[in-house]
Amino acid sequence: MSLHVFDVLQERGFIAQVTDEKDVRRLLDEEKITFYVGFDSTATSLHAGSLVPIMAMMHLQRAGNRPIAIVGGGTTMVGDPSGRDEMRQLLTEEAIRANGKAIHAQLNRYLHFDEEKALALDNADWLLPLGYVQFLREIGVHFSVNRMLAAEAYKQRLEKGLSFIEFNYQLLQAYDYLFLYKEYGCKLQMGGDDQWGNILAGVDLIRRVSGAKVKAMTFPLLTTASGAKMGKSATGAVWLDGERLSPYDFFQYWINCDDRDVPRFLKMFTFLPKNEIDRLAALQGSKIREAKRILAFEATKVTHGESAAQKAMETAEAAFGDGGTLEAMPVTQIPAKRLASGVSPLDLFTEVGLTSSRGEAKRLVKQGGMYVNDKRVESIEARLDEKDLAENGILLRAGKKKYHRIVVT
RNA sequence: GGGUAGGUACCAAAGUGGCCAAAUGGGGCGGGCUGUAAACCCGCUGCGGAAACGCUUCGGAGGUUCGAAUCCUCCCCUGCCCA
Repeated sequence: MSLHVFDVLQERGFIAQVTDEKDVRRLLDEEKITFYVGFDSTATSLHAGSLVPIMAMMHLQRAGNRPIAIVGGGTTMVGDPSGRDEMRQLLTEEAIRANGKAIHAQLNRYLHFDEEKALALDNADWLLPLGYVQFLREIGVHFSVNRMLAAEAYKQRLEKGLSFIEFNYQLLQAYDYLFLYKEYGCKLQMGGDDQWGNILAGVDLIRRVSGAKVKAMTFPLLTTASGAKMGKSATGAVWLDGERLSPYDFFQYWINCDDRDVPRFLKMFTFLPKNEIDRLAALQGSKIREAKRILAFEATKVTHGESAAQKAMETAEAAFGDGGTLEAMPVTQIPAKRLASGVSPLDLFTEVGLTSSRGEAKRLVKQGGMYVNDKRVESIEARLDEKDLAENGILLRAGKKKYHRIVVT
């Protein structure tokens, strides 16, 4: 007898707010529902923060429900002011479309879209053709400006400025929900807790237009124990796209997380059973590394697949343990003749992305953080040549944790 | 449309003719300690250069000046008050 999905979500910390817990629970008991989550089309890849809704969607789909993954081709045109203290930069329509496509492709790794077990839609399809006046008459009438202004989401923006385009965002998102309710019988919308206001606007709209009582649920907005926004790392965003962030680096992100985040992350970003998580969460001191290794492996497995996760783990162990394979480490090839004439490590580190400029590379050397084949580079005038070519190529390291391998062709 | 306060580096925020590549804080990076953790300590943090030094940057475009983030003109953007 398996646990109720709702309990699973709750127990794993996915639920911040729900319209009515009993109600939602009952709905999930009575039928296999269609629910939706919207994703912004602001980049070509989602990042670790989006894993929260994704994992929740996976749990629900596994329980037989049908997810709709909306990509915000229409809403991104407008820009959501919620939780931002200034206006987003507006992207071009083509860029937004392309981002949406990339995101859908990415979601395909997590959700089963075959046989319409999940739907991938772009709200540009129904939002863009809307006629302004008609929209105002049909949808706009149902919105009270007074109420919108009173909403928490706008408070901050009311002080710093809010343009009309952004003020409309909520109407569009509400309309999405209405549209999906009518077209697909969608009865639950989920999203980050900062979306609560927008989501409820949809719930209200549907009630006013059709009398139906649909549901809403939000996920907590994760911040790491050190206060940073989830999904950011040293080198930037923790992309889910292996091209933008290698599985190895993705793995490292989890391994390097704060101790205090481990139990929470295990619950949300892995499918490990509760009792296993409890065991790992109980570990103390340096034993926590064990929990982190499992967290990193499982999380990487979900996003990049088991074999990539395995490789990432082996690479990590090789890099931080003693010797071994270095396969999954990022690799760059350089022609042999370049090496023959001598290469400055400054250039190499920068080309490979370990440092962002020669200046930064120099700084790294001066501060003793640049290593080639595990030997500290002492001088910014050092050159590399064939003699530095080891069995596995040339191993570059910046600081303690960032590696890159050079192979010669 | 009128009045007024502003737009400075990743963010916040000083600077109001040379000593400014630009204080300070946050963030980030490196080193130390450690457990690839936290906390803490030290250092670094525009680009090029071994260095000297050069180059690009303070909303945008012009101008004044030996010299401008700082002064002037025009423009763009934002807040607040009034309409």
